[in-house]
Amino acid sequence: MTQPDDAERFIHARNAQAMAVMEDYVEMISDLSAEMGEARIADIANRMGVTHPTATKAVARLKREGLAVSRPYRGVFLTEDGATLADRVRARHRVVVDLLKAVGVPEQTAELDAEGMEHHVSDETLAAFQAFLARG
Amino acid sequence: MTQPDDAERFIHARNAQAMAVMEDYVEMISDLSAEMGEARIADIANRMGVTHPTATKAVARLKREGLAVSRPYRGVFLTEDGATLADRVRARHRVVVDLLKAVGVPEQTAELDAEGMEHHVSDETLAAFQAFLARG
DNA sequence: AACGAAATGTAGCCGAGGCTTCATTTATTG
DNA sequence: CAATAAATGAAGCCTCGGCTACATTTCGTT
Repeated sequence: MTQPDDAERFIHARNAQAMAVMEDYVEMISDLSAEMGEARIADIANRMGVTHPTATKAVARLKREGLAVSRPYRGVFLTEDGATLADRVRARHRVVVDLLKAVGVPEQTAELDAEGMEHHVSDETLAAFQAFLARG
Repeated sequence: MTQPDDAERFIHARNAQAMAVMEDYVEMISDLSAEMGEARIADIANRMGVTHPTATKAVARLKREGLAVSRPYRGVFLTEDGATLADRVRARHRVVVDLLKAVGVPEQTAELDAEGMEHHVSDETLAAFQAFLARG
């Protein structure tokens, strides 16, 4: 009844993936709030590359998960939990991009690939990346 | 009407993600074929950590995409395209794991995290990883 | 050869995350 | 201040990838 080793890896990756979209939206809301004072649905949708109903649905999920709040026809704001998550995601993103560049990936490609990769970088891997970057 | 830079990144990541599941199944079918002579639905499901109807659905999609073939109640086999994809995926997976280990990620964690990350590693990033590994 | 177990197929449910279309509210501006 | 434009909401559709439950086929064993 024990899972094969492979299965554990795949289940782990699926769990990480389940968080990915929420992480991206939370970080985007954080960015927009910093830049413009608030995050509007239209701006979120535009920057995420989706239509506005898709952004609305994503925000609804964030609200359900306690990561954001909003009132009808108004901007979206992160809760404390949401803001904490955004900070972690942003920091991880930066480390992943820096690591890619450090091993020779061109900047633009590093930005592109990091977007998908980052969600699967565990704390342990993140620590290893930071250590690698620190020791030049 | 032009996409913001952010949007391009997210769209790119979503496209990569859309391939991820198929890549994983194709590689698994290739592995099982090598180990056992054929890939059975039950074995695929077991190793992927899903129930058998989920594996059946995934195989149906692979067949639609021209990556695999099968007849009712028989094993699954890759087409030439499927086998080619499996080889590329396997090679990329190995490079990603090796790179993670090279920058100090413990082996077991490298295996875990690579599973999700690999699907977002572009050819250019892969080449950079290989160059980095080559120059020790 | 028949029976029971194991494998596979099939149907249908669910949530996530895309989309389009249309209604409604808010904001701008003449 | 009224009309129009822009933003948001709401409804409903699609695919994917999980799942359970049940039907069917294959296979191994007696």
